[in-house]
Amino acid sequence: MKKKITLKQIARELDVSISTVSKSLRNSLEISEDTRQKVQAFAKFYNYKPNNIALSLKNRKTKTICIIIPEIIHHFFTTIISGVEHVANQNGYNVIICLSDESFDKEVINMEMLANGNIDGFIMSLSKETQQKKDFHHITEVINQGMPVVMFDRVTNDILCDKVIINDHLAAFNATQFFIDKGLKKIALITTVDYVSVGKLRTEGYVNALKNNDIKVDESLIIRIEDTEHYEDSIEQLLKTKSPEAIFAVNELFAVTAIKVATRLGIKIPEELSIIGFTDGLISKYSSPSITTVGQDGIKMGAKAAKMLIDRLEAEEIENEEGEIEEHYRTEVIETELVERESTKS
Amino acid sequence: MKKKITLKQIARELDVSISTVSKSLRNSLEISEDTRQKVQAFAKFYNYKPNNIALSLKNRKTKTICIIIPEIIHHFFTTIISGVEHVANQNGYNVIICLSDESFDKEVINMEMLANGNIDGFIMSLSKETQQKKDFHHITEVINQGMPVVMFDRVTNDILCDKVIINDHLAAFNATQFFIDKGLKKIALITTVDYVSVGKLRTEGYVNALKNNDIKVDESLIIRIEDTEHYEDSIEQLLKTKSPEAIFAVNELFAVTAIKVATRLGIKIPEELSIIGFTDGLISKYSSPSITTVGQDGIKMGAKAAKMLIDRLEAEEIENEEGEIEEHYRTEVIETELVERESTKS
DNA sequence: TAGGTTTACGAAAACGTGATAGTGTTGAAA
DNA sequence: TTTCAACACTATCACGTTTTCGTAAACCTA
Repeated sequence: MKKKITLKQIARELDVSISTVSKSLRNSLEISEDTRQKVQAFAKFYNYKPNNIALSLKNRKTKTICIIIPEIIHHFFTTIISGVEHVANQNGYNVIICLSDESFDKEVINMEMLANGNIDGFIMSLSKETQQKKDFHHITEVINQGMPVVMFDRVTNDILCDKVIINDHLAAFNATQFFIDKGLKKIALITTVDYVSVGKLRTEGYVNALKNNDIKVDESLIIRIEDTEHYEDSIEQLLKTKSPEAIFAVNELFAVTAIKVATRLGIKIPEELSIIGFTDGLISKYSSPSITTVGQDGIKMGAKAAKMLIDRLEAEEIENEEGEIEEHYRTEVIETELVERESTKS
Repeated sequence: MKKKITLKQIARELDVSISTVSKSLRNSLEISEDTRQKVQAFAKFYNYKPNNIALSLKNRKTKTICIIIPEIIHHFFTTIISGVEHVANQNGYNVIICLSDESFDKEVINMEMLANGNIDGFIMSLSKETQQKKDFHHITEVINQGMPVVMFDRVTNDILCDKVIINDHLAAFNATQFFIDKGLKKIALITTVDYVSVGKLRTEGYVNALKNNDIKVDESLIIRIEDTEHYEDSIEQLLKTKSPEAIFAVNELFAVTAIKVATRLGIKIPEELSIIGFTDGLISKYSSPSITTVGQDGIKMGAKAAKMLIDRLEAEEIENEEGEIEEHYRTEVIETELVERESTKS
């Protein structure tokens, strides 16, 4: 067991000063060729690597960013992580992952904890509870301390910062319009309760598409699902009593559950019932029939978010010297596209 | 924008020394009630929180662990993360996530990077490439530096450290036996190439179960899939030419693909063909028909791995003082269970 | 040879914290 | 009055770096 070696140890061993060692290793011209070689050889032999913590303390930056997501058992969020991680690594940053478990408290604890020096910035998607409470003090506080935050997917207008979103409204509008273009009019919606920002927006898109085509919005065709609810029954009820021609589901799970229930009831997909989901995950792809879905490119979204954060971090260094900080926040919109599969007629 | 306040700033503001501030905040008896209150009030007002980086440097530990996984778009690994994260947080540890993308180089870079002070220990599952190369020098090196490593799932005997695994051999044996008990004899296997440790073990379990029941192992019933391969055709070929009664697939994707192909060929599941997969992920659950599968509890596994790592980290503190370090490594085996669903006859 | 310039290195500060070891003042006991 | 302890606080060091500044010695120039 040989512990990591430090500058001090090298200095003592070679009987020079710490500064000399440090300078030698960074190829400073102040040091003679001779000494430099000697030090470098010694350092290499003992596999010297500078201690990152000491560097972080000195430079006041950690080259680490934190991504806070509500849940990890969710294909969309894993693709986000993948995108973030890739861009971060390319730029020499590490990624700390925090799961809020949709809990406000955990979100707060995580942020307060890490804001004390551990990281340089946050990328986050709000937990359901936070969206419900509309309490964002922990985020404002972090931003006020001068730490950049980039929000994605589940964002809020109450916070000023960089954001990466998809146009949920438009995507839902287009999906609904897709049905209408195929001559389907009795279109059901399976959505979340309204405090989930994306659910709300998608619902609005659905409603507007109908209105735009002079189709009356029938509230009995809309199911709003609370989180923990067992929703199979509600869907069964809908299919039995209303026999819709099409279903737009605001996420993958709702869509695949609709398919399961419909199959059980002997309803033929897509002949008698067309289904479109949201988020292009593994379930949509491997379900039988596979599910037509609004694809939101999580990798691209995560990559974009990471890029925005890192850009701001690197920009800060320059601006700090000028004293004036540019506070112009941007909101990037990631394109969605309808991935057509077996659950809709072609 | 108010930056974080430091001990030094508080000291200057209140016209006392840094030591006094530090001691006041930690409720030292050396400081008079009066000063203590004053300092604490001031600190609270300015929301003082100690800088974690400075603490890490001083205490030579970061309260952060790193988990290296080959891929994150994989339900099993996300459950692992979930389990690790939970236990880590409970014990006041943060989790850094690194993705090796199945690449040896990325695994090495990540480890070398973080081993320089950023973290206290590793939890990892080997990348395919590392398993193929059998080059583990980066891991040995880290361990030699005195940093604990816990391996899970994809492990190797070439490294001495704590490990958490499932009994892949037994699980595969039992799954195969399950078919045999139902009277099925023509059992196909869809597996990976042999260098993937778990694939190899699962293959052995299958083979041994057959042998144990005096069923001849028919190599033409076994498909070994290379990573990037487009394997739908191989499966179709198998189903057409061999018409097996049952298929044991060593992962979820192979299983669901088998179902897709079989359905396309008009083969009835489970009447004409039974299928068992491995890993109880979302696909198995939401596939139609849903897939009977060997459930490996990732959350439990991750939690166990985290516990082992943290135990060792906390133990080190004590042992370090005694000078003698206990090097007795353990290997924990997590139980698997067969989750019966629609793809097998009951 | 006095004066100035390189050359090659070392000392010290700083990042923020906590622990250890002082230090000066007060009050009480001898 | 001396001495010693208690009190309340301060100084300093260490963690591992980098960087700024300082400074001897060697060399060069007039």
